[in-house]
Amino acid sequence: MMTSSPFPDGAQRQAARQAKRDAVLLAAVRMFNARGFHATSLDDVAASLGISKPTIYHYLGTKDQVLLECVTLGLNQLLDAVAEARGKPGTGLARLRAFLISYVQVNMDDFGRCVIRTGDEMLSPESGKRFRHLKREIDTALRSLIREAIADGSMAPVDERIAAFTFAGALNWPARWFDPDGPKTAEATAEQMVDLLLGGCTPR
Amino acid sequence: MMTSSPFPDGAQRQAARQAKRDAVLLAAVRMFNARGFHATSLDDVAASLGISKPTIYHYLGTKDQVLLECVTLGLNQLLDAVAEARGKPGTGLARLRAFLISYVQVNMDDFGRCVIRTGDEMLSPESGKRFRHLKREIDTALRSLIREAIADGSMAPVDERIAAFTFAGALNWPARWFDPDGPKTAEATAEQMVDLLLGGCTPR
DNA sequence: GATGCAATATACTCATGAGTAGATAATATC
DNA sequence: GATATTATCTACTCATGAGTATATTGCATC
Repeated sequence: MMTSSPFPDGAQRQAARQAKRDAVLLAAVRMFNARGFHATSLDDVAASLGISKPTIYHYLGTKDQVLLECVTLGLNQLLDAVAEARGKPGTGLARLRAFLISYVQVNMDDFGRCVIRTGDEMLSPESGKRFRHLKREIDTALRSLIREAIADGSMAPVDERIAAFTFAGALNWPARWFDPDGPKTAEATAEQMVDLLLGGCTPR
Repeated sequence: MMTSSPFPDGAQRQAARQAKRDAVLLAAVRMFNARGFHATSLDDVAASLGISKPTIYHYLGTKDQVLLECVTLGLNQLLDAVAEARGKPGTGLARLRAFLISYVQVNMDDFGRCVIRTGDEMLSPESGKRFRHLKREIDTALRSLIREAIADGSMAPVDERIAAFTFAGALNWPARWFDPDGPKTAEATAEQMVDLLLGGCTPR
């Protein structure tokens, strides 16, 4: 690591700015998740960082923009998970399984949690539109992974729409109950849930 | 049906009062579900019924009490479903299946939807406590139904906690997406979801 | 060393919406 | 018929919290 001079150059200043922006965003999303969006004021967020409200406006803009940024980050993590699963070898079911496992894990994390806990009515009409659009992308990707698994015979021919909603619902829920400080790791929990979901529970 | 006299007796007045109370509650829960609790003012609810805000206070009390009443109704429907499933004959799995099917259907309806869409942070501390208590009862019942199904061998020996969360999550989600005016009935959708959940989707 | 932009603060404005006070009418009870 | 109770309204109060106007400091560039 380079010792940074007390006279930062452009790139360093840029990076510092970005770091501050990120810190504000993280503080905000954590508070939104802990107390709920409406029960969190920007003054609270600012206070938790020892700064003032206008500073948040300086880095991120209105409360609506802050929330949109949070959910966008979460949804981008999901999009990345789609791409990664798509790149994997193996049957359609194996790829679906890989995606679902990443999906739960994102939902257990700060920004993914926020995606689940945010209803579109909390955002302004325009941001809500953007939010719904991104969510639709994920849903479409999930459905096509299901379709492909059925097509190559690695998955039983179930109703694609119902399966997508059922899987998504089950795997969204940890956003509400999973405790990162609990005994089981996120990964182990994720795998157990996905295997139950795909395998069912009728005795063999 | 008896023709009601223009001079109602005590019982009739009591019934009329109850009917008004119910109407207010229904209007409120529908609006909460459509726009979100925070985006709904009691003035809006009152206006939708052609009455004024103090009338709502007369029948139901504060906004917090209105919401608590809504979720309590929803949770009581779930408690009824538990009792009904418990009374059924058949294997543990059959009883579990019966409960899960009722469970989804409640979640597709006005008050059940509200239970799902309400986070405990939306209620006052005391009401939140009551809310969590009732939810815990349902969770406990679900877990014991699972435990019993495993005990009598009709269900594979899965982790009870994980299964409860997975099932509940999957079956809570319709509160967000199910459209009662859509093509498929609530009952058919419910059965499809539950069968997928219990049976899994690996090819046979 | 003047001028401008970046970062931050203090101290406002202003809308919203929960909850209440108090009036009024109608109905019930004595 | 006098008096209490129920149902309802209009018209407030008051707290909260989003968003802004404006001041200050400091670095950056010319």
